[in-house]
Amino acid sequence: MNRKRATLKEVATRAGVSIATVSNVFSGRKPVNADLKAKVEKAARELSYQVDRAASQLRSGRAQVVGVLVPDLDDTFFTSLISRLEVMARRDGFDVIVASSRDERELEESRLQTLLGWRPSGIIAVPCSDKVPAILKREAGRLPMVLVDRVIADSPVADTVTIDNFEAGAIAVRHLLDMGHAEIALAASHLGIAPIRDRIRGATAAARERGARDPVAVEVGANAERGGEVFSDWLGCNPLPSAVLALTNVTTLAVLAALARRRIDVPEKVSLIAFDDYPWMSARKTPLTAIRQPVDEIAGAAWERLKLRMAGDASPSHPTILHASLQDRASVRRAGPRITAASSKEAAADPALDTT
Amino acid sequence: MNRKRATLKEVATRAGVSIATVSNVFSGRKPVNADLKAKVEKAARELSYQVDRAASQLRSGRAQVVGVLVPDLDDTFFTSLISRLEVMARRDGFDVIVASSRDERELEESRLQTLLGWRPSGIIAVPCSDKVPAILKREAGRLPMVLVDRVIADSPVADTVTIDNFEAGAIAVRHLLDMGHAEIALAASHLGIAPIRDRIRGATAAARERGARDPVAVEVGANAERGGEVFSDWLGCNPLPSAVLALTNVTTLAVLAALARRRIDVPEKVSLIAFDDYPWMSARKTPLTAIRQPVDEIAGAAWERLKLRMAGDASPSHPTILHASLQDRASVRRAGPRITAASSKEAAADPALDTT
DNA sequence: GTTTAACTGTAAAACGTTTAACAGCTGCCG
DNA sequence: CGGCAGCTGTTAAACGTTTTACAGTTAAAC
Repeated sequence: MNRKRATLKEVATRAGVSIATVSNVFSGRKPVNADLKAKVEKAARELSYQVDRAASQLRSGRAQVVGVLVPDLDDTFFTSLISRLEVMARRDGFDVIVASSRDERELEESRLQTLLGWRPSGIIAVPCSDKVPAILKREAGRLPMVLVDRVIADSPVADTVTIDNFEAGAIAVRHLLDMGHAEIALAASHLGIAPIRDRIRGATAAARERGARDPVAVEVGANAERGGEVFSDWLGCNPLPSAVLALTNVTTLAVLAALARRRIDVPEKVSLIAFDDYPWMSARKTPLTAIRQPVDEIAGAAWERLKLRMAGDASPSHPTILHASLQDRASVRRAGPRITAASSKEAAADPALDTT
Repeated sequence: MNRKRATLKEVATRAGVSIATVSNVFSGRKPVNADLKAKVEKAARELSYQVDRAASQLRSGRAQVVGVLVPDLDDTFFTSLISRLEVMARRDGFDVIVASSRDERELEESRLQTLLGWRPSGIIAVPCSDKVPAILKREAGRLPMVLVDRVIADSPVADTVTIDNFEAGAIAVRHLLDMGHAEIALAASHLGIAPIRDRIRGATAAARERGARDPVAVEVGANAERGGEVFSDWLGCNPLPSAVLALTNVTTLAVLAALARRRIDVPEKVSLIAFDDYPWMSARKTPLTAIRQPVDEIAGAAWERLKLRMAGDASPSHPTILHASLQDRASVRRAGPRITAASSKEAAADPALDTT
């Protein structure tokens, strides 16, 4: 067995043709006679030849790689994104290089920098803050890129794919209000992150719209375990809200952990709306009512956008905004009359008159 | 802003040196005078130069990439593996190309094939069955590779990193027996997968060792949702076991879903041991007792092995076997007297005499 | 029967690096 | 003061592809 790897040249001599012909057989750029083609393929098989992507890329300038940068490879939301992107990229002949910024801006820059060394055809990035990384700003316009999730939707530098986070927060709070919950706590990861802020704004707006008290946001961080402690501490120092809305899947975990530790039952003592929708949320005695982000659609939209750009589309940058939806399950209990603007103003109006 | 990317040559002319010098500044292969170096670095910065990995790799033959192949990017076990590998690879200057075989042997071969096109420095693979993929067999010896998890530990073709799955199954069942559970069901994903078979063998052996009935294995597949239905159906046709041992994190989900649907309480009606250990398993009113795989160690061992091989180590292939451990929490209830060989034989011997 | 066009195949020049070989310059030893 | 070693920098030749320009062959068109 050969130590070294077969090259075009070796295949060519073995098949008795020029290297250009072999190249044509593999790239399909020019047609080649059927039996020559057969001979080449046979030779290639015998040598178990595989085209060298580095050489190919160097010469052609085309890369067939996309870089995918996410803040955290332990967060299911991001890995499910990657999972779907990998399938689509693969389908279209691209390989995926993953990089994690681990939520550090510095690491993010450095990972992006090395990603660029690949001269990738495109980049899909979930920035770790809502500031677009400097490197991407610099590359905007010459490198196809799509920004996902942690981003202001009308960022002028690149295409974006996000959900309507304001609406997501509002939907959740309206549901809680409908079920009669007036004291709402929000479990946020970090207030510095745009989608989180938007979800909070949406939640707050929905509450005000009905004249309910502003929800109170608790910042618990992006780690489930530590977040659990933080939220548990918060529960210790504050009156128990009637409902909690978790703003990410990790904060959902944090809330659940804190509630379990303090033996506060869901939904008997407190109602809960989870964020994102993963199997573990339904596989419980009390399946969690959740705000589902359409991960498939997000990934799909990001990939389609990137493909367009990679195909040369140079139109102005385009924001895609998708919609989260409420999965109504069992973790929100009916706590009293529906809270409507009327009922909260007039205190005892019949809430049944107001339909959604 | 320049359309094209800066090259070594441009940096060289701008800094007034030869391209070789610039190369030396970046690779550090040969020392270069301090102020020249400064000039080069300045020029590079101004052009925002970044070395082209394709060119570099083509010329040097060194790749600085490792391929990572897993069966499923939606399975937390694999993504947490990837997460850790990415950190270590990055630390050592390697980039990671991920590929998912989606549990299909054909896709696996094709993904590996394209991975090879990168001429990677090494490959870490979790095969989708316990048969080593043909391509890897062919490459064994010339391409550094480490096989993880789904693999027979003494596979002679490559280094392996696994846990002692037999032991893992045994530990779990012994715990169940200690707690007085005699009818044990095993929720397996696929019987065709080596680690699963080993876990079952271990579980069975532990039961026999104490003269208890053989656990019965239920094959529920690798998808949580469908698995839940399968297991629920099984529950419908069979007497309720006293305890269930799930053999993967996904089957844990399946079991939980089925139990929830049938309103069977854990641990009141049935005890449960989960496999793997993820935040959602503890964030419940009844935190799950679990068999924890040491993911950090697995990833660490795989990477260290690969580094060794990439550094040229050509010693015979080496199996690393790590150990799972029982995380005792609340999902296993005491069901009766401890089941020991004596008690099961003599039916009424005092189990309290037998200590662990 | 010559000209054109269409088709297939080939030779050779890139692509942006790394690196072996070499050249110039010090300073030091004999 | 010649020669030699030790630095530091440069020249130029790879690396394995893709691709342009061109050559040869055959078929169609006039």
